[in-house]
Amino acid sequence: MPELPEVETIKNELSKKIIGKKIKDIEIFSESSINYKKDDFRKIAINLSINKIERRAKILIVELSDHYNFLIHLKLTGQLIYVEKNLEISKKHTQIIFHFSSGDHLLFNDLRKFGYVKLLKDEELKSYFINEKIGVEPLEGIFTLEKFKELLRNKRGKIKVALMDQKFIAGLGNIYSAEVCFYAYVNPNRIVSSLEEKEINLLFEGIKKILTEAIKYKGSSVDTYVDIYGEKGKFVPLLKVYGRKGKKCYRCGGIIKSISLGGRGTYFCPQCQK
DNA sequence: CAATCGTCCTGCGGGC
DNA sequence: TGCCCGCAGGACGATT
Repeated sequence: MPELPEVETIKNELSKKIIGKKIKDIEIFSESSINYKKDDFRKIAINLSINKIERRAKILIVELSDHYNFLIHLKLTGQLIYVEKNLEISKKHTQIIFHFSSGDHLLFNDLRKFGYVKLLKDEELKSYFINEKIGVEPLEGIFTLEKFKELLRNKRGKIKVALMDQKFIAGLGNIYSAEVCFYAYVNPNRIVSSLEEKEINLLFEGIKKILTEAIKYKGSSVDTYVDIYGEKGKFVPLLKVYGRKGKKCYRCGGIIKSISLGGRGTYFCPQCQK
């Protein structure tokens, strides 16, 4: 499941490959993955070219010519796969194929079909982000310790649920929010208002460090995540709690436990996360 | 008002 | 071995 580090990786790699290229044709196999009727989507997007690629939360924004944009969410099993010209296209759960004039291709694969590629005009994109009220970008300068404290003061409920809330902080999902709690020695069940100053400091530090490190390793390949070359991310071996149910805690030797929290599988060490 | 549930979808693992 | 059942999960809307 692509979270901030995975989407950031895709953004970086894709920027090197498709900026300046023109969309020559689009094949659409799943109409539920787009926000128009198949033919209308094609009619609008064909002949547009790629100007720039940005990321906001876990969303990829591909800025096109003519004041259009693709807004892409990979959700759980979405993949963007870049195929160099003259190479064979191997389709696996492929919902959309973008063919560029250069002869290269971009595949949008999605096993569970929760993801989407929406075609939005500039003003629709703008109002989309106003309406969705997406939270602060954790790796940007605006996200300071003071800002984090202020956000926490106004937040109720459990810390891990809060970290996963996209309207609170953008981009943390199930994997990294569990890792951040572990980093800070904080039990994911803890109520936000009960957190002590030093725990808040560690949570803040953990968010910055873990996300930065995960980007360096091109993300975590849990589920079906791969980068645009089909390569797996290399961060999974560096995960401290996620997916380690029943195994020994690297830090204290306790047994990692898995519980359901906010409807999500949540991993933590009951011995050192208090 | 926080917490939980249903929805979308499909592969996979457990049970028998 | 093979079939069936149910679970997982991001985000959103509805309900408790």
